[in-house]
Amino acid sequence: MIRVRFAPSPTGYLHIGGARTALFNHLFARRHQGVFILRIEDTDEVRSSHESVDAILESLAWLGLEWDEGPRLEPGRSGDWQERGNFAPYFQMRRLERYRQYVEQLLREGKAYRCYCTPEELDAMRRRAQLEKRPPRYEGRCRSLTEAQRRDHETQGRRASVRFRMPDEDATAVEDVIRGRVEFENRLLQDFVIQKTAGGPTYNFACVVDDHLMEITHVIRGDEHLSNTPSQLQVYAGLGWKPPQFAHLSMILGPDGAKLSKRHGATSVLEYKTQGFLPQALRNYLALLGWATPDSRQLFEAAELIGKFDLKGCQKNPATFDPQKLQWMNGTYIRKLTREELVRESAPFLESAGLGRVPREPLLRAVGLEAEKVKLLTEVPRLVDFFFKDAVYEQKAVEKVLRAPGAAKILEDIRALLQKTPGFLEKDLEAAIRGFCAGNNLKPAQAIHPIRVAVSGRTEGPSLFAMLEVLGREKVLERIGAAQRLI
RNA sequence: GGCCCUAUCGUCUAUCGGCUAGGACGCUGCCCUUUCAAGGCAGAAAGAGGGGUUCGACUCCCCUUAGGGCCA
Repeated sequence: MIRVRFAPSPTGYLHIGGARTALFNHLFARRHQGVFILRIEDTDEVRSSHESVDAILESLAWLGLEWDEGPRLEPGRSGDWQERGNFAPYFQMRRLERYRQYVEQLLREGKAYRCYCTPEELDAMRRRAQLEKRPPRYEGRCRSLTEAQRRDHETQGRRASVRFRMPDEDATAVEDVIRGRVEFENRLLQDFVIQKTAGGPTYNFACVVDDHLMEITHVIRGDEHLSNTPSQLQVYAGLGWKPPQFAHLSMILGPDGAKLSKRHGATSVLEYKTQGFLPQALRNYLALLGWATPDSRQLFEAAELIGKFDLKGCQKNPATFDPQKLQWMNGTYIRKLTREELVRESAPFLESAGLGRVPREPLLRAVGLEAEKVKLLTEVPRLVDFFFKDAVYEQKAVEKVLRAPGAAKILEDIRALLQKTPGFLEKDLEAAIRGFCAGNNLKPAQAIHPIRVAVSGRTEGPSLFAMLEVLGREKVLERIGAAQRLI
């Protein structure tokens, strides 16, 4: 049984890179009918926050990355996830006993030791090492303290951290599914802290304990953790545990080649939501950052993605995030929606644009007419607003189209014509207007352009005749009148 | 500074020693068309550099260069 986890630190929103890692884990689990676990690594009490936890959960929910397992909730402690019929995530801060237990084991077996060096002392050592051009690693001052020395430190009231005793010789090899075998010399690994003086575990330790206890089979995570892996492997060995398989995903970079960060624009998943992206589009795009099929296909339905996802298709080199391609992809997903779905997805944006209470049927039709143009849901209100609000006449449209020679006369005739057309359906209108043009020796465009500007205020828009039908006779006549007054 | 990773069009990528180097975004042109789109067709655009290995290297090895990561 395949078991994977996504293990974010709640020190900020869920960013694009984290979302991609979560997605790959989720896809891998679904592909192999495995289990996907969410583990919140909140042992850094200073930087962790509840707001971050909420943002991460909301982001995962939006992306449809639900997890399959979690701790039993204590009675009375209900979270949102419970109401959603989901599991709670695991929180490392609620598992401190377990880490302590294994620190004790390592201490007992002499595979770890207490270190009484103060931050100031460590700092001084580091500076000295740098001055002497030695690698700034822990020198092992407390590696072999005698019992007497220990007691001495204790009576002085010094608090100890616990360090893992690294072997000095040989090398540790990481067998990475994506990168192959990567070797690290043990003498360059340092005796890293596994338990802080305050008693909490460090990242590299808690991670190992949890991955083991949660029976994780594949650790799929960002490239930045590759260098931590040999230290973690030593902990597995020290505790007598079999390590999982590792797969390190390449990083996601900004357009300038540096690690993707805030200065490159939106990096928070939720920002993409508010910018009008569809979660399925973001998922599809993210899947293609660092992964591809042999035929380089671009668009995948959710189920297809699960069926095709494969760690072997993962890229070793970092990928640059391309907002333009994401937008294109969002457009293709928007065009796949029915107009009902598009209206539903755009509802929050329509609402904040003051179009929350317009009649449903005309809204559906207006949105349907504009759908092919939409790349972001945020554009929907702007594209349909003139159907429901008074037209705002663009200055250049007035000058170039309404005030064009002959336009005034055409509008006058058209207004008279539209007053008495028997029906006001697209096909009637098209027949009437084209007939008018033919009868007056006009090219259809000569009439169509001024009418478009007159009824919508702009030069761009959907098919004119469909647009007129949706607007209805009353509004059309009224607006042509308004436009005439501008000429 | 030490260690590690990476290197194909501007970007995402295909290629697992035979390549006229394929696809997608973006860009340009044409077609369709009442505008804007969408769609269709066409085009420009790539193997970082240097050594090897091989009948043959984008593909394998080494070095250099560049970018990135981790440790502080």
